[in-house]
Amino acid sequence: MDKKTFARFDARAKILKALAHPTRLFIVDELSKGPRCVQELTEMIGSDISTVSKHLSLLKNVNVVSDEKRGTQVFYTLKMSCAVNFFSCVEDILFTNISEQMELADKRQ
Amino acid sequence: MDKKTFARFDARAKILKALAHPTRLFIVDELSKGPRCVQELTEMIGSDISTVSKHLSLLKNVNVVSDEKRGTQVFYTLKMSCAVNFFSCVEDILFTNISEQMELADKRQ
DNA sequence: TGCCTATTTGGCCATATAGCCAATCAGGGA
DNA sequence: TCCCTGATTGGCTATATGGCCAAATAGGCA
Repeated sequence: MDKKTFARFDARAKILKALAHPTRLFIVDELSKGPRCVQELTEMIGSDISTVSKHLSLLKNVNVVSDEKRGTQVFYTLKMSCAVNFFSCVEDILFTNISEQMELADKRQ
Repeated sequence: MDKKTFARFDARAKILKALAHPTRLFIVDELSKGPRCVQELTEMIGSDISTVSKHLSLLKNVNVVSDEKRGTQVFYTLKMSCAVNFFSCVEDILFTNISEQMELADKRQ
């Protein structure tokens, strides 16, 4: 794989890596309904606000979300409008995974 | 976030995590053209065959690829037929990233 | 200014990941 | 059977990541 090819796939990988975490996927899902501030998200997620803030800055670094200050609060907005199609693909795979597990379970019976 | 919700996003995250690596994205791209054996992929990638094998088993574990033995060789096939749409979404984000970098570069001049 | 709330950053630790080498396993042919 | 090639697995190290706590930063208001 030459340098240029690697760079191309590495750029893609960086975005997927940023998305590849349950909390961050939850954030993306929640932001698909509208902008949310850090505190709102923190309450929903249930971990430390510093942890949530770091997840958000990670998403921001790869342009999946943008932030906007309103007073003392920071609101995050989803910039990845294609999220829905994106995840329907992942869901397809999940569905086959689950189907196979069920087949295995059937065989064991 | 309750247990069930977490499980749902965690399942998605596992798939994205499996994809979130330049070498594995290269493999997915290559397999979208047709089945390839481990050696073929290893030559293209240029790292140790053991490394490539591990990447492949990772993809296999989340049902993105399947394997089939033909003699001494193992051929891998892409099971994720939606890959093309999937990545067009990532490409969109990449495009905005690059555009912003260019704007910044313009400002510096 | 000084305090309060919201958020980010730094530091730390536990865990996960990537990659290489060496060893093992598997199939095919002499 | 023995060797050869192809592939996987185990072991190891270096590095990256996630999470918490504590500290720093920033805006709003008395």
